[in-house]
Amino acid sequence: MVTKCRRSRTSFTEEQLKILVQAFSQNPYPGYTAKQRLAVEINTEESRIQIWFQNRRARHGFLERPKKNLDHTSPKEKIPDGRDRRCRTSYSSSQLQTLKNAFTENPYPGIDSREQLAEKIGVPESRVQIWFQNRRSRLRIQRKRGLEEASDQRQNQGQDL
DNA sequence: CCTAATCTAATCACCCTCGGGGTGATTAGCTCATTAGG
Repeated sequence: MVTKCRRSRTSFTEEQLKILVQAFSQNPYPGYTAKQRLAVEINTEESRIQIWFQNRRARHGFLERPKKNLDHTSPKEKIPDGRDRRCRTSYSSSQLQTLKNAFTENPYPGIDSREQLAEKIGVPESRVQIWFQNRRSRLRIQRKRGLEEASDQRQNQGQDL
């Protein structure tokens, strides 16, 4: 078996889907505790719930208004959940070192590598995935900023002369 | 095919500590992102 790139597709049962769809119609932006509750209820991981809601919002656009025109109830019902987030993960310096080393070797680890890494540093795989996303993103920004500064310097030099 | 998984870019939230950088978490993606597995 070669190292796998993607997580294998999870297939939800009709029963699970029914519960998810129901929850989505009530609130397309569930907070962390709501997602966790759902995960327990349908016996899956919270990260799968998160992905499912992301995809559903993208596809269906949550514009399906089940209520026609008489939902002038409470204006703060559809707030995209300001407060209820997952607790920030804090990495120890040795955990960070492990992550950084892995990143240098491969900034796009597949599911197998991520899971290995996750077990090694004792953190959920989903957190490892997020860490790599953020690191890639910030490295790109950093690199772009570096280029801009270099060209700014060139421009300044030109003006000075 | 259908849709879960993945990606980038932008933004929010919180920390540390007094002004703004650092970084984990969340979101959108527009003729509604792309890729790919069952």
